[in-house]
Amino acid sequence: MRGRTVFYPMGWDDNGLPTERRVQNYYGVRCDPTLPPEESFTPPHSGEGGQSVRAADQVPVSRRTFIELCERLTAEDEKQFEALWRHLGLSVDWSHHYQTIGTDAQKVAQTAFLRNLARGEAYQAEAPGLWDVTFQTAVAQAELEARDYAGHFHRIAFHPVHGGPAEASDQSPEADGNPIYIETTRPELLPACVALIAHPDDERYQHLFGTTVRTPLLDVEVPVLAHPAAEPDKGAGIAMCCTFGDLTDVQWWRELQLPTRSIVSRDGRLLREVPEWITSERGTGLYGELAGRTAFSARAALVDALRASGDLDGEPTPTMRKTNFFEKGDKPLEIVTSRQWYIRNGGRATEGRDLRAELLARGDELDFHPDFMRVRYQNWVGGLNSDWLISRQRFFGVPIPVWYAVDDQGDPVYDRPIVPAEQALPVDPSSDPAPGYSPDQRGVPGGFVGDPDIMDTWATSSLTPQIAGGWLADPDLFSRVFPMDLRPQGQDIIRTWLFSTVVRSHLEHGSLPWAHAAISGWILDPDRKKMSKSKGNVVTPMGLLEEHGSDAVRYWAASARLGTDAAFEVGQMKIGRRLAIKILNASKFALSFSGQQPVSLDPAAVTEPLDRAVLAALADVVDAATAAFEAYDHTRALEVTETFFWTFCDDYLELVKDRAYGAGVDEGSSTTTREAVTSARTALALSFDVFLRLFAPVVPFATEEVWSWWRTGSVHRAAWPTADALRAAAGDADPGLIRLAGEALAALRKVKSQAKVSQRTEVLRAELGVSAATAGRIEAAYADLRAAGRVRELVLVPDDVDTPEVRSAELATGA
RNA sequence: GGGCCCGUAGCUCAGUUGGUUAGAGCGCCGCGUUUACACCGCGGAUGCCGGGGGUUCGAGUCCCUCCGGGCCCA
Repeated sequence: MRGRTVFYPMGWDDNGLPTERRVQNYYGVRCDPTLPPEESFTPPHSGEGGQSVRAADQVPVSRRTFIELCERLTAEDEKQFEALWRHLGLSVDWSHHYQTIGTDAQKVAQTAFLRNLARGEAYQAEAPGLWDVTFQTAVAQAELEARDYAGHFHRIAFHPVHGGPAEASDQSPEADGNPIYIETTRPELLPACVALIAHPDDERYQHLFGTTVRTPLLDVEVPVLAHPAAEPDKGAGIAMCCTFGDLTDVQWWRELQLPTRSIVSRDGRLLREVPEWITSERGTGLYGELAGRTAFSARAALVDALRASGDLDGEPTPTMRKTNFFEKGDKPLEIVTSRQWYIRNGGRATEGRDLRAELLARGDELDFHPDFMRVRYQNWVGGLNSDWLISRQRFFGVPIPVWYAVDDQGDPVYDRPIVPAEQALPVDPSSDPAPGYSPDQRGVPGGFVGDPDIMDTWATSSLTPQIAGGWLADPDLFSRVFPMDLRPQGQDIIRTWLFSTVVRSHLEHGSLPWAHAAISGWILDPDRKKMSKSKGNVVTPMGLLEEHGSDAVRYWAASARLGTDAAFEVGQMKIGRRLAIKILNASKFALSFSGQQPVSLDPAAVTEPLDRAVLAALADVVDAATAAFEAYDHTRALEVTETFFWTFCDDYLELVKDRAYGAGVDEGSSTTTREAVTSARTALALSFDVFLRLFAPVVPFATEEVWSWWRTGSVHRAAWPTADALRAAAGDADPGLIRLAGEALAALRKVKSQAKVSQRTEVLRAELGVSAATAGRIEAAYADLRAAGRVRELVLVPDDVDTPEVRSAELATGA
């Protein structure tokens, strides 16, 4: 409507864990990548009722079959989504739609990754990282969610070591002197303890720094160390550092160069073999009882043992603490050491480059709407403490496009990955052989193995401007659409989608991916709670669209300003529906006077003061609505248009109704001329020509319907109205006359309303008190006022009033 | 503990750079079947602008503080 062609693609972020989980439930299967591909496979289950299929009852299928089922279901789901968005009337260009699992997206994601790798921006590292034991995959910092989690503080005794290690194992703990007590919520990690740590300024522990203590029951000697991250007022003020209980443990481990003594395996159970660092007889015996148990069950067993040995001081006391969860998971995250792929994002220092500062500068460069959302970006980038972990030990996603040579001992050589040529992309290292190798060399000494991991879905969706804009496939298109103008998205994914897209664009193109970011809030349920499947308060859109109509649902949605949450409100939808119907009815009236003749839009035909005044007032509305849209304030744009539209219908339309009908013209009335009739009809048509365009973005269906009655083409491709044309037609008209005349009409209505008679009742004579300043102006609408009020004799009396008031009125009686 | 947003009529929210008696819609009360519209119209009532303090001739608006709610990060 502003004379530009908009590039508006739609994409489905179909790859990733949510799809996998949905496929597991929908078909009752789970992926077991060790299985060979099935010849043919019929899922045991098909349909939404799959929630009842317990994880243990899901049928294991091969990776290939599992991915095929994912593709089948996403294709189905995406048909539904497209139908929904079309029903809603989104002006998406469907010829540009894409999927993050699609071939083009895979090619883009793998190409961008390999270029990151070549520039040293992608790397792999064996490091402790967040691990979800349910999904058995690594997760990134951005996917963390801190939740309240109930636990118990256990007060546990550690024993000073006075002599050498040889002496220790012979001596009973009680003989060691005063024990040191720590408090922990995770006693089962005791076998992974590598140190006790207190704050360097903590007076209570000064004498212990540099000494050695022995873990109870397990008899492992660990140092007592000082570190500022220890919190003196938390628990006993001295903590046991385990590898790894939480992210502070990782920090201590790294900064104090502590040994790695991991005991939690990837399935969340304690290692099945006794760790080498546990050597005492009772230590190995106790660990044997814990081996293979879940963290939960190991905790109970260990606490029993501590209680029995007297190393548990008092009973565990309940506590509520924040624990890190995977946002899609329901068990606390463990920290597991594994080999993973990372992309630099400023979270860790980089030699010779301050990437964090560069990305903060990009945040300053980006126009956020509303502006305060920029703070979320700044806080997130400033608080990053690791690079971006992109590898996932899952199945439905873009494969990491590398292979590893296998040495003579049969071990993969990880530090020199084999990469494909860009022209060969996309590749699947799990089925494609490495370049220069034959398929039968897979997994054998002297051969190769494919990297089994896939990329996290954000590693692909962070490239949506490149995918949609034809980065690799259509350089001409890409040069015209990139960097893009606008990213519309929700406030909850600033740290993921927005930030990661900025990272990729900055690394690959040295620019922002877009100039503006429009950040929306959430739809909340009627009680202003976040909708979630587990709470069962989710409202899906299609039913709403069918019940209330798309225009009505859009009207409600448009009432939410950027950056603010909106409660789900059926009432607002009903008002939207009423507005759409009002537009239809009022248009029908305004456009009904020309018979078979084309509706006149000749501005010169608007001659009556009231008609010119309505165009002048409408010009102000156009200015206000345009300015609001330009400031990303669609709600205000709608509000100013809607408010004036109701005034227009209730007052102006009623005032000119008789004149537009041509009442009195045929009888040769002295007050109603043919020119005056044409003036009203033309002003009505000109007004609706503008109203329809102003409402088109929010109420697309009703406006398009009316447009089809008297115009060609689509209102959505019509030019946005300008105030200039209206002002030219209005001339020197008084835009305030609409309000004044409306107030005078209201005064006449009030008399009838208070007399409890019909508004059609004729008034034989009325005296209307008006302020001296406005008397002359109201005079300009005198005839219309008389007609609309059904007043036979109307006398304007100068009076000391703000708004017109009826001084006396004589109502006709009877009919 | 740090940061951000919010607290205005019964409900949902507007209130522009501080400036006359604080607004809208819904709901509520009363009324009217009127030929664009009963999926309608007309009229009416409704507020310690979260509390307290300060700046100012003047504060819903600026500053401080407290209380309450939400989100993000520790």
